[in-house]
Amino acid sequence: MASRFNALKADAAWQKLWEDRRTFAARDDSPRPKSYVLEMFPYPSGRIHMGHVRNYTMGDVLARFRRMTGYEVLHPMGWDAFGMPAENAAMEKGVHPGGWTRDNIATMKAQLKRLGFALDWTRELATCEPDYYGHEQALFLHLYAAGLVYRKESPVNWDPVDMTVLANEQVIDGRGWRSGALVEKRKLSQWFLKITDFADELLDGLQSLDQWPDKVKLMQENWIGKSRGMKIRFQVSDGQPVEVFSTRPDTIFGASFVAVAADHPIAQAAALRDPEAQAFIDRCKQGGTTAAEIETQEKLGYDAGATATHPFTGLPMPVFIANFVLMEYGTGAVMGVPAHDQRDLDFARKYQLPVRRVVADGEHRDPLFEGDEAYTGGGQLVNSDFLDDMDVDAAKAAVIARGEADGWGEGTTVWRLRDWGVSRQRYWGTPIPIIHCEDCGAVPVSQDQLPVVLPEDVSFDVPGNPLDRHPTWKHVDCPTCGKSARRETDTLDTFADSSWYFIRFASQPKDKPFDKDVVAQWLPVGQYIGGVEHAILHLLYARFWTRALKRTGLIDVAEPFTGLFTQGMVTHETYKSSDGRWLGPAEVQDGVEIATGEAITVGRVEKMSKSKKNTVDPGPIVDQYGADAVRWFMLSDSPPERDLPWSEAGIEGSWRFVQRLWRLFDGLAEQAGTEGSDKALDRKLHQTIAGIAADVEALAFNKAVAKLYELTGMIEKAAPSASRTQAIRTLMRLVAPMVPHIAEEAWAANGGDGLIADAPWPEVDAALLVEDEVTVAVQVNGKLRDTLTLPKGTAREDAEAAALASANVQRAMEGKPPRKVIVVPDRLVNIVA
RNA sequence: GCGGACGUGGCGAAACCGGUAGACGCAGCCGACUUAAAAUCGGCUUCCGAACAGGAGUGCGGGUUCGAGUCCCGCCGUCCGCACCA
Repeated sequence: MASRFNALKADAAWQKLWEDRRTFAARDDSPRPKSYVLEMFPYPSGRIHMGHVRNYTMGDVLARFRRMTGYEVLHPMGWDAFGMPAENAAMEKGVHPGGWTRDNIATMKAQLKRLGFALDWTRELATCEPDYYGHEQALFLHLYAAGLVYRKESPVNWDPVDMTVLANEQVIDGRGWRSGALVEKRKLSQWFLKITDFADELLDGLQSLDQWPDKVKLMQENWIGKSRGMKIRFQVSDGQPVEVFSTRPDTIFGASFVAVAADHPIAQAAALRDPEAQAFIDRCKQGGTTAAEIETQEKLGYDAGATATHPFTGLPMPVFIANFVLMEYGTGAVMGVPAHDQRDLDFARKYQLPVRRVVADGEHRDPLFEGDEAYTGGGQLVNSDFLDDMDVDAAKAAVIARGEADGWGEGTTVWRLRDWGVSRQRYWGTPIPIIHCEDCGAVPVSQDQLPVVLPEDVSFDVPGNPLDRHPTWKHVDCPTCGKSARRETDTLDTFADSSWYFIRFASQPKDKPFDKDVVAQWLPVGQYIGGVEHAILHLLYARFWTRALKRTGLIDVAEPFTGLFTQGMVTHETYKSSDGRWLGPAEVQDGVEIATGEAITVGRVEKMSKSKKNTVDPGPIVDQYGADAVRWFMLSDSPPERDLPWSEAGIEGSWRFVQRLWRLFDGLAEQAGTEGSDKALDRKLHQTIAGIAADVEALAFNKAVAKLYELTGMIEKAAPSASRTQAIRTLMRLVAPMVPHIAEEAWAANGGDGLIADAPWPEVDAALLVEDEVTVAVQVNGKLRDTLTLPKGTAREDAEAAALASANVQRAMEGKPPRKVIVVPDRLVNIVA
């Protein structure tokens, strides 16, 4: 009688053995072809959550599968260990960010090991340690030397209570998310990385990424936001010319006003002489920036009291200060062409400005433009002097040519992408390796002084950046002139840390960030897996950083991630008590709140979150069901790119399947020596081998799982035979990437050679992939009436004859003669009567 | 507003190039084993229908085709991203 699979015992034993033998350590000098499988490394927030488990299980299956198919696999793990939560913990609990972070790493590492992931822990890294961020400082200085880093005054969100800069995401309704204080716009000197120098290549490079989701590529494309157009300078009645940016220079004869942003010099000048203009500007700045506010906000303008001169007609146009023009985009000024831009039309109707048609819409050619809907389509130019009868593109070119010849404008490209501001007034981050000297300015720390180590003796009892308050740390001598100087106390945005960690995984010498030749062996990452929330920032920064290192000669790869996969979230039902409190799964049983005995309401299935209390901690689940059952659940049912609803019933089902496998594996010895073959089972086995391989390569784990269920069911029902024995032995290897512990246990118990983790993927007998009999559907007028079992390759006439002979078919045809018969060989016969 | 994705049983889903819709799992129902329960095993499980008669059915309405979940046109809905981008 088969025993039960003791997951707890087996998990521990195999995990220890893999670790002792360094089974999953990647060898740089291996002769095998190399494969780099990477999941986005976690922030050490405290404990592993289900999202991590899902993410790392997917990567693990692929990594283990690649090993079995003959690759030397690099599958590393590390910690994105700098960031604000550590400082928040320091302020709330009085612990040191470093201690808090390192404790979390220890906890989470143990949790990851408990899941049996095939990770190369010899390459583990944490971005908060000097042996990582010191090399990052070296790379920063390398980019600085290459002219890709600069310093500039820039407006930031300043929280006056916490005395720190906040990221845009941390400003909620104009207030700091922690302090609740009204956030101020302050100008601070900030360090920037010149990502805009790479805008064109980052955009073009997307085209080569054919193993990335289109969605992510599109998001990056929109973020980079390339628009081609023209800068046009209009003479202004009193003062400097105003330069506008337009994507539609062809419509210039329809321009009837110029609008500038509230921060524009023209607006500022108007404010000096006109208090009402100042009042209007103040009103503009009050406006919120949330989606709803922008949606409802009225387009407002204030006549700046100046006029701009049209370059062709010489006619004057009013200049408005307008609340819808952004100083940050283009030139901070636009020309208004109401007939062919909706926003301009709204504005013109409101302030009774001329609206002149200059592009024919197919029906109308006259200058008079009626209605409140702008015509933004293409067509022939009209009412436009020398542009008349040209199409839009030709007219654009013509205006640009004239502007360039006459010196009042030029064709140009404007990007939405801004340079990357990397300064953070924070303690827990990579110190920016710069020294400020009164005489020499900003001076890079010399290479032999790296790393610039974060001091550990800091306090968090006062708001603000502890580095700035530290008694000694920032006082240093200028590396150039030796006079006393001041360290930069800002730290780097943590996105810098995650922009190159995948390179450091591939190669980690002590004396430099990485070795170019070793990196070349592993990069680019073949398959990168993580959440969509990183579709823009992290993935764009990592692409930029890689390209910057390539341009400056440190590496040879341009794109860091060949394949990208964005997995869905783990979700769970939500529960609310009768009085409207969120309840956790443990507080609920059979539709009733355990504590009160009152009925609960079951809400939507949502992303696991602490606020809705619908999280499930993987820790106790793994202890209860074993790592294999949890891994199996993570791969089952939902396609990996979609959300996966966690359920108690689901994990029970996975556990039952693990036990089913064990009954087959454990019973194998009893049938040793059984003779005879089972052709149908052989066929199913080989179809499954081929099918799983294809599914795993495509990351279609849910389909692979379904095929394994089918094969398992068929083996269970099959009579003992040599085929069945062979199928069970092969099944061990087929499930090994997904449920590695039980696979190792079964492999060892049945005399397998070495570790199953090192065993080769079973070979497919191609001859067994084809069936010799097929089921052919028989339709009459497109409706299914019968199915026939025919030898594969049956001739059309024979299939047709067999179909016509069917009693069901004859009944359906009601004695009518067949008018036409369509035969799709080995699939169907359709009789049109 | 712009851009994108997706709508299939009670639920998660599958269906490769237009060819038997609902594989596989969950939940449910019936049965076997058991003193009993659990575990396990067998069967059923899209809807209407007594039916292994027949009919309907992949968000809705049209179309192309011998044949449409799949292709085309028009709607409706859900989710995601961006957002006063000139």
